[in-house]
Amino acid sequence: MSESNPQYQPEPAADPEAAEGKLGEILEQRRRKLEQVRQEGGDPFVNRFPISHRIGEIADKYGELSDEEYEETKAQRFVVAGRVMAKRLQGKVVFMDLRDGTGRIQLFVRMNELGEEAFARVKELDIGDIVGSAGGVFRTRTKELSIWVREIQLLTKSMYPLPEKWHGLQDVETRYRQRYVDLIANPDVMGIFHKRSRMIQLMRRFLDDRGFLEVETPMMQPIAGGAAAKPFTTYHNTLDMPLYLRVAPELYLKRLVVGGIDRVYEINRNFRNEGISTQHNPEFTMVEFYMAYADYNDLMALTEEMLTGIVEDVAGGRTLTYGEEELSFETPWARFKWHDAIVELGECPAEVLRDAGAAREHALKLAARTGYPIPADMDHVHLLEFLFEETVEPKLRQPTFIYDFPRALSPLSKSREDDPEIVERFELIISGREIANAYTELNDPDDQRGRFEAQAAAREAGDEEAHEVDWDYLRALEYGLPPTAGEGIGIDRLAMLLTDSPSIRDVIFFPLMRKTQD
RNA sequence: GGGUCGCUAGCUCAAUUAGGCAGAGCAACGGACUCUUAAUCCGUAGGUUCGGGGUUCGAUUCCCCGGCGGCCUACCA
Repeated sequence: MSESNPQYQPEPAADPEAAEGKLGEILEQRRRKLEQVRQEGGDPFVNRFPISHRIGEIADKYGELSDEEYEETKAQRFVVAGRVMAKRLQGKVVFMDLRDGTGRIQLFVRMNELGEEAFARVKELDIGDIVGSAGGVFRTRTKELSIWVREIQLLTKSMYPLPEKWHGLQDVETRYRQRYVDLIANPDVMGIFHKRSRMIQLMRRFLDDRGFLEVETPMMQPIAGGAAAKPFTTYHNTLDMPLYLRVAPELYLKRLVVGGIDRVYEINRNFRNEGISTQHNPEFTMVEFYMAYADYNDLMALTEEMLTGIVEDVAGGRTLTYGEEELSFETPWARFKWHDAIVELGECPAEVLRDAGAAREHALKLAARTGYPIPADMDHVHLLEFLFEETVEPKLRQPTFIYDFPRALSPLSKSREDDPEIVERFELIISGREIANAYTELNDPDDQRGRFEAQAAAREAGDEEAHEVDWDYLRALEYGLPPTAGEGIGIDRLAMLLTDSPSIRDVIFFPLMRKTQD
């Protein structure tokens, strides 16, 4: 543990001296039991306990047997281990619920089976203790699948009381700060993270099956490129060099495409030094993939295929319930050109597209309602962007592709062949949120240099989120980036939709929290 | 960052309307019980009411300052 921050004093672990009242009393009792185990020659923290089955396996393989078959399995030896979640004392019989990472099973412990001494030790076990047990598989009179316990042993003494069994752990702060308790006490939380892992597994499989190579690129970068965002800064002492935590892996992945890895992807964290909300965590997970000889139309089709597959697998159909909404992933998804959407969906007057003055007038009218300040020097494109975000985005509930963006909003995207002011880019919006962003990659080094220079000028003018010029990336483009399309999908936000979670913090094990001061 | 709401036993929640001895369930502890499953029954114990200050005879309750958190909002994905 670091001693560098005297203000930060984590609570001492299970120290009965430090805790008062009921908690201190419970901690003392647990300490006493631990000492008693040692005095009887036992080990309250054993090193190894070889199991024969995980608990879920027993339910799968032996859950549906006939009475005759249970006569056999009751005589056999199954060895399981897990955490005691409930204890029901019944005189000379004890029932306990044992849970491991795969499921829950009941232990049926009889004094006649174990003898008085061993049975007394079982009664001393606490809810929360990790135990190992051997015995037969059978069903009780009430037909509960159970282990007929012939041997039972404490493996790890739990020193802290668990939350209440029926309501679980409700306090959101404790749930985020002590996720391990949340996972023990709230089975639904376990389910959310299983779904998240499943979703990522399916993405990997989808991309692997299509010949994409999974890679890892730098998280610490001398230039933070690939997205418009404020980076975290850090420093390398030996090289005497400032570094940025990456805001996106984009420029490195495209360098790999130049190098010949013409289908490539990375699933990993990005870091953006911005606000925290139900939609934003400072570190978040993206899958970013690049496919040479494809354009943004190909990626729209690919995205539909990948996400419907995931939704079908994880949700069991093409429909998701998210809060009050029913989201249908039935293909094809709605598609609107960015400019058209402002008029057709946003119900802005058509002249805002052609006339900056009209756009300003309409933007000011909307801004008056929301109190958003429209700077006097805001140009036409950014006025339209404001109108889009204000009038269109909130209306897009069902999966929708918005495509053909203005070039000025897309410094790394390629222009359409028939219109240099429009780039081949799309965003996937679901439930009013941007889930994916993709484009045909700008591979003309001269064009890219021009865009970088425009960004550099914006940076000079004070835009902290504008790109720095990445000269090596320009050189890579000069070697030749084949025609390529690339896409990034926000994993956390997708996980929110798939698990019906209202906050991004519900799908991230350890969301960033302010440190506590005692 | 701004606004707003919240913080009571290890956990889940009462009591705050209008200031008057802070309660219950689970968990814990002692006892009964050889098929229970939110086991049941009898009994015991457990509180810096987030911290500090103020008003008051008296503050969990009212006021101020601070801490942490939720939600809304802003920057963004």
